[in-house]
Amino acid sequence: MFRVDPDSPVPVYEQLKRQIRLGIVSGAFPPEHRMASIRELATELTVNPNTIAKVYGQLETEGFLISRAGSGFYVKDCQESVLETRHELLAELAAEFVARSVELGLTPPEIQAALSEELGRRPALGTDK
Amino acid sequence: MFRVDPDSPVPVYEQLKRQIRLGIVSGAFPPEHRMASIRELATELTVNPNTIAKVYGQLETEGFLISRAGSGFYVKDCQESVLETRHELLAELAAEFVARSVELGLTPPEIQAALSEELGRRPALGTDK
DNA sequence: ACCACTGTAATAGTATTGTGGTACAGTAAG
DNA sequence: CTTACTGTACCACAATACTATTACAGTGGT
Repeated sequence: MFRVDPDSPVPVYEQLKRQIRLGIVSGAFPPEHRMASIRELATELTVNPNTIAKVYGQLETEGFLISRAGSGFYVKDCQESVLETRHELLAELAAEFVARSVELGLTPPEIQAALSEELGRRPALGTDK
Repeated sequence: MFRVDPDSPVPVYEQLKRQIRLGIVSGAFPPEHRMASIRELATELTVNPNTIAKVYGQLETEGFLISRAGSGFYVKDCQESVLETRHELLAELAAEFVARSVELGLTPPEIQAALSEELGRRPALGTDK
């Protein structure tokens, strides 16, 4: 189902978190879908249960999952909250991007241009689903 | 001259690197300007000479400084190379920004909008110098 | 009530990273 | 050639981040 590389410089929990998040927003995991249990997924990926718990916990904080004790983790159906959280995260990413670009002495038009170029470089998203 | 906070979560060498880079691109340190020596700056900021050496070394790799052994570090005058390096760094920042936004399930128009909003939020840059 | 499953919490080991201390080598001026 | 500066390289210590181990507590079906 998922793939993680223990030798990557980016930590395992981060790799997995991104994949799951992508699966949720792409619709692969619909609302109310029950995720694999912590131990199941830990066994499958050959990682520690604690690592999976960390991933699920953070995704719950971000509003993508909800924990039902004794039962499992489920994809959150309250899309309003998810949308709100996503835009908060987006604003943070944008702020950091701008801040670091400005530190390099780059101007707003240059920053806009770089973003447009990067977006144009990518294939269509959400049209192939 | 510079200010660093040892208790910040962002490492000292990173704080200092950003400040120096900003000083160079803003024109506060013109080309051929001789930077303070490693030991001078280390004493002034009460940090280890090794930390300053790390900063200067990385800024040299990025094309902002040049090392003249036995003499000191100087602001690089070859602005072409600096411009090129800056745009490479900008492209990397943009790529990471887009990648992480896409992982959140956000669409190109939303990403563009977030950037515009963030840029609009900032006061004029380079006009107050 | 029991039992097999679920998530949770506390703890410890390991690797990476940031920083400090010290000694080495090269340059420039007297 | 000596001297006082410059950057460079190597090693050690401390803090942090990541992951693993273990034990605990709550649910749900039988």
